[in-house]
Amino acid sequence: MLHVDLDQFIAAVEVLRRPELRGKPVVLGGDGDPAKRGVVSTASYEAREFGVHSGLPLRTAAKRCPDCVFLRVDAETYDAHSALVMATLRETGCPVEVLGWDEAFVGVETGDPEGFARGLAADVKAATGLDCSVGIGENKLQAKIATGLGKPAGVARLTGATWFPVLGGRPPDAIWGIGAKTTARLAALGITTVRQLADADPRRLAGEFGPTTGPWLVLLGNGMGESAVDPTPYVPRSHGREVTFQRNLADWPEVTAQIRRLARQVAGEVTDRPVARVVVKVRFAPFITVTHGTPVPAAQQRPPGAPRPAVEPLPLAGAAASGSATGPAPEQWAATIEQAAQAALEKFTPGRPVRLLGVRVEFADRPE
DNA sequence: TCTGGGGTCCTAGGACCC
DNA sequence: TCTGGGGTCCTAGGACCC
Repeated sequence: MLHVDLDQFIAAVEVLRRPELRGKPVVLGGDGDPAKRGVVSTASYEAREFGVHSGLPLRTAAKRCPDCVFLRVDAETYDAHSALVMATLRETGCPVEVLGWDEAFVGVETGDPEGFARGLAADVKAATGLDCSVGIGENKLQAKIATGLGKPAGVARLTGATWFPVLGGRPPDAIWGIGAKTTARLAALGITTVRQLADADPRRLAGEFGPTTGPWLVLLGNGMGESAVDPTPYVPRSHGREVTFQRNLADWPEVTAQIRRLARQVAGEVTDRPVARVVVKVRFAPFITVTHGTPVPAAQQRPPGAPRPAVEPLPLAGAAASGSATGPAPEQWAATIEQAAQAALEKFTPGRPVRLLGVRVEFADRPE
């Protein structure tokens, strides 16, 4: 199993199209204005020298590094570069499983995985000008963690034999899938290292974390994990939009208007898949997040561009025959999503100022 | 110096049914 | 007048990742 991860991906793409940025501290995040609410998406290695890293508030980044170049995140450009990287990986003929803009698993049978990995990195560099690191493992977990050991622009390998020598003494959050919260809960049980997690009793952790998650954590501690690459195209389960306001919204009519706007935006972006549910997210000041959802009635689930079903649903009694082969008109579809969002919004208790609003649709045709 | 925006998956608890 | 046990489905929230 190989894991390919582009180095400082979106900062590297910006340097490609603006070569004068090479060698400078570059910070990507928000709309590029470090005085606004927002966090760092990616910092170049030069910017990291100043203590700027992903997730840091932009205002803090500007204080730590006043001379950093701040740029807005330009998703369309990164989409295009990402597609070129993934196409390059697929040219090997190996199965490729895309994880995001800048990561993929590649499955390969070879007697020389390091050599193959170096070749892969060279191919990506030649095709795109971008550096990547490659991790090698017996499964996805080992490969993913190995990549971090090889950065930047290197190749590293983890195996069942090297897992504990390398990771045994590290805290559990060194493992992909274990974060700060789980690490804190494990510490409360006296488990503070990967080695201790591996040696823990799965039944004890089942009591603490649930029958599935508990034993799964022990497997992770032992470096075990999925080893099949899924090359099938990614099919989204949901799609949404959210905004954090520069100043909190104090009055509810403004909240209602913003939810209507977001719902219409999402409806316009979802043109060919049925929607089962619309979920509204409200983040109240200071940082309290609440979500509520409403189902979209079956009779209204077909968006304007959706293919005509093999068997037409029975028309409602008294409803005028629409004669449409492709579902309701865009305006009618937008109204459907907007009304569902408004219904979800009515489940909230207005009161505190609102910091963030979001609208998300969950698709009715989710696989499995 | 308050803490983005895009997602996925799992769990707990309530509703409901037999 | 009080109250079982199993099962499923839906919803909200938590945790995590890039």
